[in-house]
Amino acid sequence: MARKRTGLSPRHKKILAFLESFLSERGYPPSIREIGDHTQISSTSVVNYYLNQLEEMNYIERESNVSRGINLLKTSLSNTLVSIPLVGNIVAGEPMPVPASDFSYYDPDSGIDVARSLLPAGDRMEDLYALRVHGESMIDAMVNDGDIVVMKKTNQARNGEMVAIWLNDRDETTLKYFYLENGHVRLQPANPTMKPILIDDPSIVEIQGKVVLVIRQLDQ
Amino acid sequence: MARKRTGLSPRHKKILAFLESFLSERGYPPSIREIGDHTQISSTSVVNYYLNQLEEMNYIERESNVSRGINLLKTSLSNTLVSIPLVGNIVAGEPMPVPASDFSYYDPDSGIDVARSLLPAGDRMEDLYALRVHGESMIDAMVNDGDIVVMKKTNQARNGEMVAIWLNDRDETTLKYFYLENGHVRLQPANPTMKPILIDDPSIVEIQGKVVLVIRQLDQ
DNA sequence: CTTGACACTGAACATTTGTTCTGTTATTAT
DNA sequence: ATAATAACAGAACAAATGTTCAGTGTCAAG
Repeated sequence: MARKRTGLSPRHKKILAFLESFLSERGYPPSIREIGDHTQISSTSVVNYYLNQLEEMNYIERESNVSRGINLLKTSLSNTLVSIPLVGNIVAGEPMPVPASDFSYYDPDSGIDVARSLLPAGDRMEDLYALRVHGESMIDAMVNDGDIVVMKKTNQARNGEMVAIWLNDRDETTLKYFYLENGHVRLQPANPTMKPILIDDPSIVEIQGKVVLVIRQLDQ
Repeated sequence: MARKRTGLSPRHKKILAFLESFLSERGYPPSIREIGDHTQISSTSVVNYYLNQLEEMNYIERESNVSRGINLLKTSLSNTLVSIPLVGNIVAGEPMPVPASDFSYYDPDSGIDVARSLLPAGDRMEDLYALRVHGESMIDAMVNDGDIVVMKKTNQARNGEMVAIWLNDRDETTLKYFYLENGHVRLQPANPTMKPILIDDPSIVEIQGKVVLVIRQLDQ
């Protein structure tokens, strides 16, 4: 046996390196012949041979009968950025903005870029939006003026999730950990030194969304 | 003239949206016929017609006579991702770890990915490292258990910057806003309801680094 | 030595795919 | 209304490209 069981042969590495550089430069994958030209492999069938091995080893995915149908897995999956629309401010004294179900596709003038690895896996990105915290009224949620909260659109929450809530009786938006306990709602501040809010009637809490990520930039 | 000078027509947007989703799902660009199928354009020449316009408007680049030779430009700009080494925990009761000056390569698995747009512009990425906050002793800095703080390596601070400090007399690491005022150091908690620490002798504060970013992931 | 796996060659072939061309329909300006 | 330009249809064509296959060479194990 000439092929090592452990790791990649020099040709495998050369092909992967070329795939990555070509892709980042041109934005589309190379053809089999282009791969061969740049890795000193003279026959298309040999390139095909190595590509099949790389697919078997899960470095790439291929679509048969599709030209340049190569999907580089290792780098492309981990290096994904998501642009989340920053749709407004969240203030204690007023209802927070929630984007419509179909917010227009191409207006990410004011979007914040977040690595997908920071977000919960398997979430639909279309349901995510970001708000900038305005004022110091959410310090009991350990959220400061200027922080950015990334929200996931939802009307219901499971116990233990941090949610944005509109409290009808106080005319107030707040960020709290949500617990529904035998008919009563307990809203727990993130700051462990502060006491929870207990609400007997669950109907006066309107869940606006679920907090997915908090980002605080210390600029200057 | 039928074509609007301002902005993109619905078909332009539809094509761009399809390009982006196809590319992120499959890892390679769609063919002209695939674009047509998914945008209700029946003729390849019409798709070609729109692609040429999008290239003229600098939304894409095309390589002639190359199948799937489309490079989506707008998204590649936001493609700057930085991996910051997560070197340990920060606990109030013990000194925090500071990576050595020499470029010791870290395990890329234990790094966190951050969009460069979230970081201060022009910073040397080599000076950045991340710590996970352990325990609830930093809630006066609005930082919670489990939060990730991205630090910049430095031994000195300017007024108003949030820094990690080792207090000799208390044997304690703390995160505070730093102010040097005529020979005295004032350490201001991020939480505006809490009082500052005043220190007459600046020599007992050891600045470990400057806080650049705080990230809180609300998993589950 | 023989065998079998792996690595590789070269070419033919079928399909995919971009390009081009002629013509038609819609929209706008004069 | 008329002309001009943009938007679209359909088909034919040529090039790019993936696939397949019959061989050749190499190397290590039996």
